[in-house]
Amino acid sequence: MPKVIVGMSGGVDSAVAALLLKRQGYDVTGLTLRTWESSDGTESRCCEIEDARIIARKIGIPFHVFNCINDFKCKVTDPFVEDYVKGLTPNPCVGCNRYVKWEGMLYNAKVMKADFVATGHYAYIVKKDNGRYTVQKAMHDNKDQTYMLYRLSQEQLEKTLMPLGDLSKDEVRQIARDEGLSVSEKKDSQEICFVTEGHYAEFIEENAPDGLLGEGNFVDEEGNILGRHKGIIRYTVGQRKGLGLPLGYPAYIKKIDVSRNEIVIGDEDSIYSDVITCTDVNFMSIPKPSINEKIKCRAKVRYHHKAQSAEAYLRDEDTMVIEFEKPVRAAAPGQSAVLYDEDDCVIGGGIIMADK
RNA sequence: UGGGCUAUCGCCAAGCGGUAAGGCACAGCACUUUGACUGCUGCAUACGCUGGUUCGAAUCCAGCUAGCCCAG
Repeated sequence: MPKVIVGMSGGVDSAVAALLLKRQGYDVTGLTLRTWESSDGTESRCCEIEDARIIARKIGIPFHVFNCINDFKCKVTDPFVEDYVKGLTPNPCVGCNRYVKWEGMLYNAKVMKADFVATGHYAYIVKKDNGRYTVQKAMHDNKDQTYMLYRLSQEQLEKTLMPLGDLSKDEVRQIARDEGLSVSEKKDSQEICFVTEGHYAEFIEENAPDGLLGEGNFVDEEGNILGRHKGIIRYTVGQRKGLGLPLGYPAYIKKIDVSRNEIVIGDEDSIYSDVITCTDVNFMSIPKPSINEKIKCRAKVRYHHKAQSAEAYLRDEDTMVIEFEKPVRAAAPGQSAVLYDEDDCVIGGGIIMADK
């Protein structure tokens, strides 16, 4: 029987993924990647090791822990801090999946001579007619996690199983309940796993090298000063709350200008853009296209975003231009833009750039 | 110093004698494997101060105080 390593976070989803694979007859081994340990000794919420261990015992599968703390720092938290300092809004989960989780899981699969790795992501792994692997939108839109997976490589996808694609969260919880898993009612994870209670700014301040920019001005599109901001790391494009600007209409962040340490404010209409540019692109369902080759698609500009009709093309080797049929709201530099085809499969994606 | 105008929640602002709209900001909750967005709820026993008229005033009257504008 095929052997599979299941990445277990300690949550319901990965627990049920392991359970289902075992029922399907796989030789299942649980693996938790230790990615983080905060100063007070608590685990990251992405890897609650003891919960995972209990689940594995309950399901009756071998369980291992693999230390990735160093990789996680190099590949996830350090870049996270650097990006914020540069005025970007990074999405750590995207890089973590490719460079930490899958790297770690596949390494262990190799060592343990397993055939596959598996996770509790809500998505389908699909092999297209052209022989390429990709991920396809989960059955239920509200839990679809393909956005977070667009950076995975062909080699990674080829060896991956995702058993939860056609389940809803309620169904997953029910399966866990029926099996008597203690985590069946555990709250969904949320917020950045290595940051507590949304205090990401403090995290950056503690970990930023030096020369972190402090306060600066909020300005309007003409450059008029509207107020003071508390440091660019505390803001993101499209943000409304926390600006403290009583302008009479809802004010949003349109742009973060690191060179001037200024934040440009505009009204709701001003934060829409019909063209965005991405760097650091990855293609999944298709090989890397040639320069200027048009790709009809629908694109998401953030995790919870309805994919919008667009046309994309490579402008040069590593920058992709995405032209939307209708302008999209608040495309934040540092976030990912992910392209989907007519079957809701991920074509590819990239990191949104600050400059056009 | 004369003349005029204005003073209502942190900001803007309705109200024009009948018992304090709304917007922004802010707070809480919900939502969420990123940052955001969004939704819901909350937010002036009180209308610059002191008196007066009235059954009843933020609304009328007087004085005071402050700010703005025009004269000097």
